[in-house]
Amino acid sequence: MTVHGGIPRKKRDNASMQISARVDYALRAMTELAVAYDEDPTRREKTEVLAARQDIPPRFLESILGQLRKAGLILSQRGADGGYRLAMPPDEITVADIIRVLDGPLGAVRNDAPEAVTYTGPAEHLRTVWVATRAAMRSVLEKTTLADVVAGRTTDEMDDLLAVPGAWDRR
Amino acid sequence: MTVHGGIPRKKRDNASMQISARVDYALRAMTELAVAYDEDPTRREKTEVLAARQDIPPRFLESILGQLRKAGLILSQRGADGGYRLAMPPDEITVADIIRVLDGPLGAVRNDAPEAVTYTGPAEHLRTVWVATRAAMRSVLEKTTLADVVAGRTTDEMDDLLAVPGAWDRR
DNA sequence: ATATATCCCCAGTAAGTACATCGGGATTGC
DNA sequence: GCAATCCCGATGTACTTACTGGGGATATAT
Repeated sequence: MTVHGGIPRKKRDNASMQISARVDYALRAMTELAVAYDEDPTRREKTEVLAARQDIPPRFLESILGQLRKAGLILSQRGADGGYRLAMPPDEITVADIIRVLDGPLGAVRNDAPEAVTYTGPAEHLRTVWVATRAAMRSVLEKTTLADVVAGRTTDEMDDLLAVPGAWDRR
Repeated sequence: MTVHGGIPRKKRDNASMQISARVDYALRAMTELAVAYDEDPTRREKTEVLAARQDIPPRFLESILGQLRKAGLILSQRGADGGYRLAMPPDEITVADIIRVLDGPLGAVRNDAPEAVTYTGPAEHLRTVWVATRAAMRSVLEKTTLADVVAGRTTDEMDDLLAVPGAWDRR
């Protein structure tokens, strides 16, 4: 029997707005590429190096980088001294862009777009709630670029949200 | 061979902020109970009736209502002429309350609370992004009550979000 | 007391998803 | 040619989702 996983995976505690491992890994690798881009826009980083720096399973990261490349967010070079680099400056790539490449569109209700589901009777206005929730997420994720993340910059809107009492507490 | 599903389920198009069938069904049933409560706070509705009105698989709804009851959001009565009713007025139950009963806390990164994950190097500030995103969702879901949903009322904050160009478009 | 209606609990199941891993092929640089 | 690196599709395992099912507990009506 081949032992595949190694450490048994933690049991999932469901939640709406689930950030998957794929997205998390992608963002982390992209911040590394953003730093490299700032030093020299032509510099390339290898999968192996990115994986080591951010502690990501290398083969898994490889397939994630492939998706980002197909989506046009990064460029690749094969062969000795190959690697990846951003396809555009870090201030032109938003967190939402990256999420959408890996997990598809932000926000879904029973696997459909919120504005597409139809509700009947007193449930009718649920649709508005979902659309507003999606808009709220977008107001953060579409306004934050890779450049903002590496610099630790926040928008005024984010500052307001983070200043709400309990914003940093689990609930 | 027992045919279990009937209609084959649609293939999932991944997304962050996934509203599950459980949550969707729960909300729909709760809006029905909210209307009943407004007419007469002691009135009870049966699973079968709720299921029929909102087109929800009855046995599945039964287990959802069980969770809502254990969480204290609704009250039940067994026997002939039994059924469910809200445990409190509709303006004291928020959409977030209901989501949390069924899907756990809003927002998770790789199955952990956003504020709990630690990032290294240039990825450090990702945590702030996730916390702000969660706060943004809360600003809608914790402020919208069942009473608001059945009345079709929106907060000023929601109006602003919904007024953003493209808010109703898929992206 | 009995019949009937309803909730209650726990087990099971088919399909799909998440998170990887593997083997080998295609490019590039020396 | 040879080594390094990306590229691509297949495979694997554990887990989750969205249900279904059987039978027990409780309430009401007669």
